[in-house]
Amino acid sequence: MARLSKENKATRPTRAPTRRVARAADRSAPRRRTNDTPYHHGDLHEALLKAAERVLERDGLAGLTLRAVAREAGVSHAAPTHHFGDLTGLLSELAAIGFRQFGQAMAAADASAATTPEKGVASAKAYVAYAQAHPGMYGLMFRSERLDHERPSLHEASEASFAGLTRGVGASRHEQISKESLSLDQAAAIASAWSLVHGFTMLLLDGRLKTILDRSPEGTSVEALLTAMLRLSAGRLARP
Amino acid sequence: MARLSKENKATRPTRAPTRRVARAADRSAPRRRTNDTPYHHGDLHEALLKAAERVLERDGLAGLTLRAVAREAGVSHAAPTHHFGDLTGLLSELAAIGFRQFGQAMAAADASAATTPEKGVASAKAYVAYAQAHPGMYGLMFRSERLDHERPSLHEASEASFAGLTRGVGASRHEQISKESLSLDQAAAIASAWSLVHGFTMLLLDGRLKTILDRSPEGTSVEALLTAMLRLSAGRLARP
DNA sequence: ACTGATATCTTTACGATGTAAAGATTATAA
DNA sequence: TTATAATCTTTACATCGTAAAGATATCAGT
Repeated sequence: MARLSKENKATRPTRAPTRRVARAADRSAPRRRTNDTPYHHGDLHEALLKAAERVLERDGLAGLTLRAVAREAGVSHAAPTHHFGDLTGLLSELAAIGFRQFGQAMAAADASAATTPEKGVASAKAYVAYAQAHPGMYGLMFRSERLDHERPSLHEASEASFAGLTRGVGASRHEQISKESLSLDQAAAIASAWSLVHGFTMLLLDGRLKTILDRSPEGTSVEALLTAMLRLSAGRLARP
Repeated sequence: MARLSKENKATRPTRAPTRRVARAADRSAPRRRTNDTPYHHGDLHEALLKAAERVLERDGLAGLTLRAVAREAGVSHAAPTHHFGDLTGLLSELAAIGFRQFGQAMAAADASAATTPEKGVASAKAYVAYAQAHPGMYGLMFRSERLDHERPSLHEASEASFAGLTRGVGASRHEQISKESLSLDQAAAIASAWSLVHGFTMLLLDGRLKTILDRSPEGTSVEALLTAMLRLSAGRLARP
């Protein structure tokens, strides 16, 4: 296992000015710059986001640190700062990407279903499926405390996926839902659909549904439980 | 035991001096031990948990660190280790306390309601109200990634609050729900109730319901939205 | 083409955190 | 009374986020 180079902890007393030269060993593992690794990366912004996604799905939210991402991308630990400002910046941009993927997955499910009620079920299943396929990303999007939802890219992406949800609920109710104002009934239908599927997903990712699945009939899968749940609440979205 | 070879860094043999200058480590709380602050605390275990709850509700999940809790309790930063092993230990014990408070709040609401359908609504409102009153605690219980759910105290407390939920759903369906096995319908009803109220709570605490509330009729409160939602799903828990 | 400005990336530094280990002090039991 | 265990403090260190200064490449204006 590659030893991660310990990161220099010099003592405070007045150090000799500059003259750094060679420094004896200087055996630091992390990316010694050579001629084939240019000083300027080219598109580090993009590379860092890709690296971050790899780290996230490999090591989870807890492993997603600025320094780990820099290591994964093969640059110095401070390089990300220049592109994202701080950790919140990087996480927010990555979450925005997640929301876009997420919104596309839901839209695709909606498009592939034939009838209106089927669209709702398909979207809900796509919602849960995305979270199961990208648990790290979903956790980042909905669990992380270090996101800046005011950031334009993130705000826009999450608003877009929310708009998709709103449209879906509107279709289920056979009515046009305005972007500006909602009736209490409409608001409740939207909140209900979102809460149900988001709550289910969070409980699932946290392993808390195991308690229920273990007591369910032999061989009941997550999908089966979700399907049964959606059937139970089938009438919930339809207009009275 | 003499202090022979106190630090044996097998990792980097070349580094000679190490220069220890006292470094004024952790002087943020210069708490000097005097005669009125005895070496042994008395019941530090309890005091640390109380301190932790204060820190949590004051500074949020991010501020809830081992060292912050030690500072709040007026002991050295390493004192908690002896009582809880590590951060996960402390957080898990605190979360267990939260689950007990939570379960009691729900039980009280259930008891104070007259009719069966009212009990369900009252419990759901108590659920959300607890989270609103103790957002830090709810976040710790359901959002923290550093809990050990296998810990007996936490496992027991969270199972107990889950059992309360199961009982409530059973009452709504006018049937006895076994601890051992559930029908698919029962499982779906439980998962549905929990998902709905948990999802609503998470979205609320994350500020994501604002988007909906802002578009709702003038003056729609969180409570009103929740009530409308519960009304919408009123038939969901009742047996077909 | 040259040159200064600017953007990009690296080094160095520092305070904060979790945790391990060893020392200090008090309680407890034999 | 004394040995042992329990409790708490000190010291040490790797890791993290972030700031600041240095190094290097790109670019605009002349």
